[in-house]
Amino acid sequence: MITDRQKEILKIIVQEYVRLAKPVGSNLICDTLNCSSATIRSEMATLEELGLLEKTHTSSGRIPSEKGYRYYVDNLMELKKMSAEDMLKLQIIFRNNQLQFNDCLAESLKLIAEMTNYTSIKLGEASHDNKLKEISIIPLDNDNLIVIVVTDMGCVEHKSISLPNVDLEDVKKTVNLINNLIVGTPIDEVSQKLEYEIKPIIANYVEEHEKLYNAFYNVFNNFTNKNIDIVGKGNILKHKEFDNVERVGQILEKLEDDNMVKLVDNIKGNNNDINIYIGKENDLDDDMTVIETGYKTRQEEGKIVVIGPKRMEYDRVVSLLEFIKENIER
Amino acid sequence: MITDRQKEILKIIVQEYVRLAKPVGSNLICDTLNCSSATIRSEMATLEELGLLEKTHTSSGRIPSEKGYRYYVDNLMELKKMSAEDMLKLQIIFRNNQLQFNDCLAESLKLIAEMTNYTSIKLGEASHDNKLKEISIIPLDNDNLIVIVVTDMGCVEHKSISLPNVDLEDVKKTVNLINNLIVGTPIDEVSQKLEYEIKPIIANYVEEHEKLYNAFYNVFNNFTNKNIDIVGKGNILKHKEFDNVERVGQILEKLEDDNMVKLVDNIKGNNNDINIYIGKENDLDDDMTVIETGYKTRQEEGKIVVIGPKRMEYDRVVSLLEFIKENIER
DNA sequence: TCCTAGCACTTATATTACCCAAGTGCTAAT
DNA sequence: ATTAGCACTTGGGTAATATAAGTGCTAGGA
Repeated sequence: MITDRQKEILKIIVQEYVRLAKPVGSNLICDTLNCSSATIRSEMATLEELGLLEKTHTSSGRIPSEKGYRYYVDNLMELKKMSAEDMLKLQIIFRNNQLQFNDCLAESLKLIAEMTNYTSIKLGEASHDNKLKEISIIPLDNDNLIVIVVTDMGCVEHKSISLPNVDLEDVKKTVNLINNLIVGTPIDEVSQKLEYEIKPIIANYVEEHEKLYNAFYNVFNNFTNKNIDIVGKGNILKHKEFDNVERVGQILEKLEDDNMVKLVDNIKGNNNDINIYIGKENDLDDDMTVIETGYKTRQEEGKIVVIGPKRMEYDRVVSLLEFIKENIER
Repeated sequence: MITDRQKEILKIIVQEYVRLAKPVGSNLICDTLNCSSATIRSEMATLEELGLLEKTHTSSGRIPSEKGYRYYVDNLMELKKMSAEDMLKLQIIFRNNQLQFNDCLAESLKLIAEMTNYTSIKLGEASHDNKLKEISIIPLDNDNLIVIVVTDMGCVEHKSISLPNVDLEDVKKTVNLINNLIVGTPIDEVSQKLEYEIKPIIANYVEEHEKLYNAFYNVFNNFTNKNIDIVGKGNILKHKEFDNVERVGQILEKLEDDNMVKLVDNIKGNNNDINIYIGKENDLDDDMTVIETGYKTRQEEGKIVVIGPKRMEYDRVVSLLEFIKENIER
């Protein structure tokens, strides 16, 4: 269907267009392929008929179509190993034993954004493996106290709550109850147990048990909250295709936290793979590409995402993500 | 030196320029002031000589100079009360008792950014009034444990630390030591006490006391860390003066977290006032204005900042900040 | 049948000339 | 002191033109 030479041409066009952001003309290619520009032109015409290439105007060079990028990513892209520079910088992060897992990830994101001029994102939540380890309270004064909840994987949440007219002894009893009855419960089942096992008991002897229950409920609930971290939003400005302020504004708005939580959450790829969504394939923007992969550690699980223009260094980003994913999961 | 009519003219020019972002011509003013455009023109010429007005080109209308804005802010601006809409939205936040102080502030920042299309920033740290209330540990497994530190004002910090080859009993002893000896110490003096009162003692009986000491030191240190929250970075794009992508990129870069921490930290205004830094008066950018005020609550203290183009709704921003400052400090 | 040289053709981009609207400064008269 | 009148300046828009880049197509050669 598509000849080897055509593949070669498509590959060159993608690579050159990614590099220079200008439509690629036949002249540029014929040098590399040892044939005349006319030959290339007729091949390009065929590739255009196949829907793999596009023109920006009748007499312009070619740029890859969405389908063209897709074909490139699926069939032509070679995952060259990372450049020594990329590798080195990342290794510095992961070999720094001072850093906790979470900081490693945050630093990696920053680095990706900085090195590639794309936007990198992490959407994470406490891993479902987390089980309730211990709950403790620290009274501040008569009315206020701090509730601290810890899971066996070391996730911590705390909340300051105000319980006027509640006897501290009652609170302590409740805490003991929780520590006796539901420690060891997977963190996402705690809310239920709290309602069906704890609430009925405290309702008997605590005056303001509703308040107390709610306070605890909220703290536990925090564990299931997703937290998002977006780095390098402003990087879109650095790409030639986004040369007008209005367009940049549109995209920047789409990159707002709330919107991205939904969007990233909705990506249904294979968590073990690196998934690529080019242009219309993603729900972000037709001119952008979203590259995503899942990660899972003992503490936390979630997704790492890199967002850039369709004209993206696909191979480089995939290598980077692979490296990070591997290193995080250890 | 400057006549009442000139003041009036300057005022109108600032207001109209803020509103429409176009140089203000004499015609627009003579209606309001009941005199001919020629009169206004000669007055404008005088104001220009005084350095309060500028032209964008020989035959353009006038725009305020930096000095002009300064004069306006110092002498002409009237603090009209907030619009009903602004007021209402803010009150909803502050009357929501569900929200902790910190969330209130965060929500207010969002609201300011959204309502004004400027960028709002909070730089905060635990208030110096915080005193160490309690430290506790929760062992996860043989080598790992969580350290939790709480202050009397309810600030909490925690850290997961890894202490292989350290006897849990030794850790507990150290914790008791801290709870006995330095509870009640202002949080920014804890590090010292830890070094001079605790370290020498544990050095005697804990094998790996260096590791242990460092772990605790780090947790305490977190309290003095400044945390920054920047909302609405992308809002600069919405102002007509920033119509080219490169310029926007420059400013966006200056608004990066690290840079802003330094910049905001360096502002030396009167914390009880609202301080305005126009153009060259600030270290951010000659085309921008920085409006800042301090806040202090029991838990936390810091600065709130609004950043926008020099052509800014000064009166509105000042009213907003005043309102927020007042409401936060209760 | 595939390849290529040659050429007419298309489009984007840059340059120039030109006009108009907005607004100024200056002068002379009130 | 104020104002009407007018010449003058500038930016922005539009049309005309030239240039560069690159295409598609045709016809001839391997």
